[in-house]
Amino acid sequence: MEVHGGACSSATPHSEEEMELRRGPWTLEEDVVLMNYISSHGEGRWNSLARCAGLKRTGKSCRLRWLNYLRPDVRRGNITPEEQLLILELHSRWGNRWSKIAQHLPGRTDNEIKNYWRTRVQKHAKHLQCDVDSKQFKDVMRYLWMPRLIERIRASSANSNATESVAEYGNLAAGDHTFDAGTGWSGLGEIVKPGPESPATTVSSSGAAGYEVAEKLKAGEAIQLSLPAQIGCGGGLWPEPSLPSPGYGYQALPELEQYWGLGGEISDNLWNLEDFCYLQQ
DNA sequence: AATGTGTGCAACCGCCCATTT
DNA sequence: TAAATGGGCGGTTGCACACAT
Repeated sequence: MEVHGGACSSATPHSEEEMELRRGPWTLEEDVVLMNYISSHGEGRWNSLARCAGLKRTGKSCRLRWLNYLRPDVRRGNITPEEQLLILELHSRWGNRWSKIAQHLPGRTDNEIKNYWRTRVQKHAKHLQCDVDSKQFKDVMRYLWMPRLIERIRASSANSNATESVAEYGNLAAGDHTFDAGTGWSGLGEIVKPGPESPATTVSSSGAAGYEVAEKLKAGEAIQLSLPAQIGCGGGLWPEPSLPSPGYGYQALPELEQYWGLGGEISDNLWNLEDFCYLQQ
């Protein structure tokens, strides 16, 4: 969408130097002005938009306010387990490419995802005394956190006697959706198994959980979630009916630590693993 | 009740790249 | 072709609120 028409001359009567620009939190009045202006003129050309709308804000500020807050399709509220799973998966592929990740979570902004990562994910890394970029923490995410999320998704689906959330995630991951066709969910269809540098390549990997697991959940299949081949207990079906809650991930932990060459410092801090799975309240 | 501390998130900053003049 | 401008991005900051002491 672009700014239409030429109602506002580019020859502004006030330069930014002489016009005192507002900063800080937006007021309700400013929000209304911005929304009204965009609804009738469209978005884009943010600097001139700010001038023409009579907002004493920078174009950047207007753009940010619109994209992150006022846009009608902005989705607010807690990040769902399905979204958490996607964020973990996509971040493992792309790193801090927040806007790229956000393209696959309709209604979520890059800012929101970035905030989620910094406040929640990095907090857990800190509790586990890992660096968020360390192999240890990435393995915790891949082999413990993501399976737990899948478990939660599955459980909530079963509890509600409806497959809606899982089906939604399955559709989302498989590209079977109706969101933005250009940049929406369908991109996830490109998800591939991890490369040869990953120890998980020797077996089915939850590194591709976002796609493979959703497909299997959708089909009601048991999930083949395997650990690195170096870890003895890899290759089992998950969740195994005989395993007590919380399931597979915890069982694998000592072997993961051995694999990492650690001596229990991770498990000593796993008291808060439950918190990995934030559920909507 | 007052104060301190931690947390979440909206907003800003600075850099970079693409487009326009 | 160079300079100016617009816009996108990741990183950072600061405020408001909740909770603890």
